[in-house]
Amino acid sequence: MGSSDPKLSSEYNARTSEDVTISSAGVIRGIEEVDEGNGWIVVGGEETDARDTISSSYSHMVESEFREYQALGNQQDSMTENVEEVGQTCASNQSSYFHIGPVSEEAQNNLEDFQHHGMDRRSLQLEDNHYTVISRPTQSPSNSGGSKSPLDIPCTPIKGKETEKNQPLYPQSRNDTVNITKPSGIGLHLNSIIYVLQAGSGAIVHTKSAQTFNFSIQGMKSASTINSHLSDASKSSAVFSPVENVSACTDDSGPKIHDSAAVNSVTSLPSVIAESSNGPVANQSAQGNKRVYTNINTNDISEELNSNPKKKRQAYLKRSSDSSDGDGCKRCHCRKSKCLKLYCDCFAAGLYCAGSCACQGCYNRPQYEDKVIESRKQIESRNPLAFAPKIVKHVTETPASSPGEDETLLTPSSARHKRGCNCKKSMCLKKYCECYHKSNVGCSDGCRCEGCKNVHGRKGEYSLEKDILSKEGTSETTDGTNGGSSHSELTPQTPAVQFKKDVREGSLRPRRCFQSPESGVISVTPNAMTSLSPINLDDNTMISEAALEDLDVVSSQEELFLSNVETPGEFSSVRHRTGKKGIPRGTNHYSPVGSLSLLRSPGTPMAQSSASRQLKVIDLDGETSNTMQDDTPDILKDSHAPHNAVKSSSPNKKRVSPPRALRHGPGLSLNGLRTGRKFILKAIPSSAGSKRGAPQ
DNA sequence: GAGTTTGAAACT
DNA sequence: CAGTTTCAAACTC
Repeated sequence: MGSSDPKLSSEYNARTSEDVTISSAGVIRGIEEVDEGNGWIVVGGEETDARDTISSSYSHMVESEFREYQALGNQQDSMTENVEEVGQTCASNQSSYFHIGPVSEEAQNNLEDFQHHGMDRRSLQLEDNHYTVISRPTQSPSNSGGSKSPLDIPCTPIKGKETEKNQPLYPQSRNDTVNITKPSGIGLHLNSIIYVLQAGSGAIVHTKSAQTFNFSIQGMKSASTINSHLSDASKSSAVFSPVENVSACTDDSGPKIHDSAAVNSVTSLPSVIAESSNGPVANQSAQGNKRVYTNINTNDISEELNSNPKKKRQAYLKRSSDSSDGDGCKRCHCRKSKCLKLYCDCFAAGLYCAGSCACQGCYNRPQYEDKVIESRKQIESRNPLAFAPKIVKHVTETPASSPGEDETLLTPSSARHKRGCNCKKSMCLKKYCECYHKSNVGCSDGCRCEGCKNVHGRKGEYSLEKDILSKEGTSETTDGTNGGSSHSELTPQTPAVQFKKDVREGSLRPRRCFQSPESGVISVTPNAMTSLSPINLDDNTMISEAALEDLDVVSSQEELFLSNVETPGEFSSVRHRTGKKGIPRGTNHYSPVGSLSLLRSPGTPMAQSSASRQLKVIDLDGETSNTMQDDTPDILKDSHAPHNAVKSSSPNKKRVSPPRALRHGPGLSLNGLRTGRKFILKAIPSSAGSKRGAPQ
């Protein structure tokens, strides 16, 4: 079974309409996992258990389940677990949570019949294998349950607004194809795909609505290259590369980049729905859409737990052994915060809560989008970087090493928590520690921990390391080419877990790599964008200035990424600033992707309180272009230097993207950056030193 | 299983 | 901005 047998994996069919939407503009929607090994694609991302239940039997089982599901009625709550899962799959969303399995012979026949009834047929190509995704117009609620198609799943639409919003973002044309590099072995989580897309092609993943994942592949001119690179580099990467229509999503009739809410909101939506659902089951029940999970969070359960401490405890114990799902998604158990505070891991990670969460009274749901936005807005008003990646990571690798790269090449010792921990009693040895266990990084000078024994690196050691790196990097910085470059990477906390997991499981390489303008391979996680800042595109000076104002110095690649991502009218790359700190105001830091906000931040309190340092903007042509103040914390500066393009293992050197290309604004091609001069922001410690202040 | 500890986040 | 409270997770018994 699975694509290990090409015959078996030759063709897949989707179980329902709207399983996967692949527009001519290269938009893929709904794919959660692609499992070459088992030969299935999970659309929308049911969790592992459901996958286990469903994936192996493919169409036959799907069909039988469907029949049974139909027989039972999709509004019943007492279905068998398998059926429930299928029901969840259906009820949760019209557009996601569908599984695609290899077509059985019987199903294939039915499929052919079904196609004669007006179904679209789309193609997903997993390299040499060909997968067929069946798609047809969105079902209406009235007919969703009565279809006679074996592939038809009774999907109850989400009510009202949600229903409307779940409509496909993109026109669905026929015969659109998308190449999906075959992942190896274990399925690839959506998050991983998202990252690849985002990093590799400037793709934006955003939530159109409650349960819709949209892959908007932009800047596709580079996508094929990226894909190729990734594919070659690692067979475990999943990269979408449209065979045709590689144009960016600029077609008026085509993809709309943003969720309207995201566009209209200062605060972005969660970037990923950890697991879609229709929200509190109480609502779903009323609609006959109740999703049943073994550990589902419901209002009912919440109330019960609230009133019954024992059950509450049991829930906790249950979660203790199940604190994250198989995909690395957080499973929160919030009781009072309604999952709208940073206490909530899901919320903090820019995720909607999942059905696997055990939260109570959860509002971190797509249908409570407004609340989510409002809450995020509020939190960001306190701390603009609240949703920024917490981990700043140095990754040592060479472009050539990419193919065989695995997680071991990551250097946790050089990754640091952006704000640091504040452990007093745990000595950074327990999971309380933000650095040690929650982020698996060492402590740094930014930490205020006491008695640090972080095995990944103790507080105080990092600065020494930086010094060493700085010296080593000095001679390397100006040549712009090197084989031993390291890359900076911003890693969001939660997604990072997933990412590592993917890597560990061979489904994804440790980072998203794509062609560097300077011939290197760069590594940028999509969430790097979170703390990346739109660059003033007007002149070099402003770029440098902007970079200096950022907590995270933007690499050229990152800027390229931004430039690819950004589309005029979507979110401005130009800030309006008020105040000395350059605090973003107005509507400039929009993001369609939750935490992937292009928010320019004035910096964390740590940054703000840090001692000023002078930076020299060094033109690699040999000139020192500018000198200015920098109040960026060392740790942040260090880790964001793109070490490949301009080899700079020195923590004090910052690459500023070639302004020439940037001057051309959004949509510039890769080529636009190739000839750009390289600028280095060289940190010159002030006489007062660079001791940071407390981040909080 | 219940209670305690911990530290981040939120609040004042 | 510092101190306090709240919160959820981690931990212990």
